[in-house]
Formats: sequence, C-alpha cells, structure tokens
Amino acid sequence: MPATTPLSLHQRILAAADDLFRRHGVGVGVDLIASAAGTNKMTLYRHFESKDALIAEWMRGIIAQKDVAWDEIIAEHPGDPNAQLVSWSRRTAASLAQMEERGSAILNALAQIPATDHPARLVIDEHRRREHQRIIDLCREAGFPEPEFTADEFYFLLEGAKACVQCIGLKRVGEHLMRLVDTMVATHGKRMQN
Amino acid sequence: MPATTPLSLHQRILAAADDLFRRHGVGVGVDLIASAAGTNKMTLYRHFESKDALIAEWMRGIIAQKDVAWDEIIAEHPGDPNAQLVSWSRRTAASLAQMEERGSAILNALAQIPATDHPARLVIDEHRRREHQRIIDLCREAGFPEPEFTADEFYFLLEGAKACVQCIGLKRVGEHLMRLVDTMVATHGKRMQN
DNA sequence: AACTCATGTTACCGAACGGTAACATCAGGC
DNA sequence: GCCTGATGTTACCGTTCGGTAACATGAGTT
Repeated sequence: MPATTPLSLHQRILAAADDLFRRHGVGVGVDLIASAAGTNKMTLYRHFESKDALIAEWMRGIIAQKDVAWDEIIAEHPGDPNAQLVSWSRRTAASLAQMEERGSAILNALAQIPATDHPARLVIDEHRRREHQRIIDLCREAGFPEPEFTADEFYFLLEGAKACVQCIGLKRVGEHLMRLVDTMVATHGKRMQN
Repeated sequence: MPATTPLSLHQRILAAADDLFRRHGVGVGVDLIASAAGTNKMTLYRHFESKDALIAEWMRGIIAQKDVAWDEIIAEHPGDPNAQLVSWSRRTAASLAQMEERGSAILNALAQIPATDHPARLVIDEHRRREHQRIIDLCREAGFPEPEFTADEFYFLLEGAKACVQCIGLKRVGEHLMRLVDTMVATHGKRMQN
C-alpha cells in the first residue's frame, strides 16, 4: 500500500461518515455523507446495503481500533496486568481529546438509536461485554480481591470520563480520571498487602 | 388541588411526553404523544407553540425537580456542606433507578439534539452551570482545598454514574458511586487535617 | 471497435413527520 | 336559547430523507 494510493471509494465514504457521524450524530443524511466523500448517494448505496449497514460498519471500525489498541497494550506490557490497566486508562484519557465537542461517539450513537435490534447496537453490546470481560480478567490476573467489583469500578470511571468531557472539559476530566485510577490502584495494592 | 382533580390537558400532555421521551428519546412523533395523552395533535399544538417548545418545557420540568431536591437537601442539613454533598450523591444514586433502561434523560436529549441553539439545550447548559457552581460553592464552604478541582471530581463521578447505568447495571453503579464518593470525602478530610 | 464494469446524474417514490386550516362538537355561563 | 371557549376530527401541506430505476459517461481490456 504505497503512500500515494488513493483511498478506495468504500474507505472514503466510511471516512466521511466517521467525520460527520462524530460531529453531527448518526442522524446526518446519506446525501451529505456521499457529497463529503466526493461522490453521490447512488454510489454510496452500491457500497453499503443500507444506512443502517453503514452505521454498523462504522461502529465495527471504531471497535476494531480499540481491539488494536488492546493488542498494543498487551504487547507493551506482557504478563503485567497492572501496567496494562494503567496503560488502558492513559490511552482512554488521551482519546478524550477527540470527543470534546460532541462527546463519545459510541454513547451518542446509543442515544440516537432507539431500536434495540439495530445492527449497530448489537455490535456495541457485544463490544461492551467483551471489554468488560477483558477488565475482569485483568483484575483477576492481577490478583485483586473481588475482581468483578473492581473491574466494574474501572469501567465506571472510564465510561464516566467519556460522558463528562462535554460538561467539564477535556483537561480537567483527564486529570480527574488519572488521579482516580491511581487512587484505585493504590487502594487495591494496599489491600493485596494485607 | 383535591386529590380527585383530574390533570389538566397541559399536564397530561407533559406527562405523556415525559414517559415517551424517556423511553424512546425526543425523536418520538407529536402524534404519538398526543395519543398517549388521550387527545390529538391539534390540541397539543394549542397548548405548546412547537415540538421544540414542548421539549424545552419538559426539560425545565426535570430541572425544576432537581432544584426542589436541592432545597430539601439544604433544609435537611442546614449549614453542613459535607452532609449536603453526601446527601446529594445518595439522592443521585437513588435516582439512577429511573434510568436503567435508557440512561439519563438529559444526556440522551443532548445527544439527540444536534442544534446548539435549541431552546432545550440552552436550558440544559444553564442548569449545568448552576449545578456545577453549586458544588463548587459547597466545596468551598466545606473548606476543601482546591474547591474547583474537587467539585469537578464530584460532578465527574455523578455524571459518570448516569452514563454507566445501562452497561453495568443499577445496583453495581450505585455501590461504586457511594464507595467512590466516600473515598473522596475521606481523602479531602485527611487533607484538611494536614 | 466492442465489451465490461464502476461510477456519475437525474428524477423519482413513499413514508414519516412537523405544523395548519376548517369545521364539528359540546359544555358552561348569561 | 344563545354565545363562548376549549376540544375533537379530518384532511391537508411542505419538507426531509431513505432508497431505487434508468440512463449516461468514461476508463480499461481484448
């Protein structure tokens, strides 16, 4: 894939949708997305079965990025669940910058999709279960007592940060998040020494 | 206002809107709202200038309830900012039960209203500023060092809890919230003794 | 040249939805 | 009885938007 290779139409449409969905929510019209991608609605529908399918694929892309991030985390700190947890929180704090304007893309999409059987929701639900389980496994691997409870607390803080960027601001939420996570790690460390 | 007084049409429409907006978001049609209120669209528009006005009034109602709650908190613990903060967190934890299905009504409304000049958004923004300032004042009144920072942290936790009810569940989020707030209060208490 | 295949263009359909006009109904007050 | 005011009913308008049909264009292949 040389650097000069232009993006395929499929990719360009997805990129345009990503930009518009993040800024204005999944309510934006397909016509606008096609225009932003430098093409038209007809061609968009030659690449995506429906708008819902486009939304779902967009979600899958976002989640795939997170999976890549997890792979990197594990590669950077193999066998060190504590460091992996901290790295995860730091990465999440860093990613808050993308959401300052309109908040978490996933949370917004959830709020904007009322139908519980929407394909994108199924994708999100499954991702949440996996992410949650990942944290539980890490907490157990780290030897924390009550790994489920501790994992919930981590998850709670991270999701809370995403929801709060709009009202408190990026910088402060990041600081709070790291401070709280550090406190939690320290607390559980103390408990482990008992 | 005897107990047998039937609700006025205005109130009935607002009640129906409250139910439907919470369950399905502000995207539900006015026709459905009118039907749920036992009337029709025409009458609805005789009581509300527009759908946006209805949404805004619904939001004002929600926020007015929170103001009432604050009055009660202050009346229950006059001159005791610490107790007021704790009471506030406990009340918020209790109110999470209403959101288990679809999350916080305010957060959802924000995600579903892209226009930044929507009347409901103005109402929400002003409420957030007031709520935030309230917490800052309480933290200052309680003698916490860095009252702005501490207030941000309280706010962060509370909003985070609202955002997390859907994915973790009511019971656990409530526990986490109270535990974390208690930790925070204890931490700041220690700092004050230094 | 002929064929193929992806893309561009235009025009359109149908449904959902916010909002309104016109008229009917019906209760209460004078 | 009559007036008035609030409500019910129906039909409609205009817009937005997801989605599609039909045809044109244009590049690459053989």
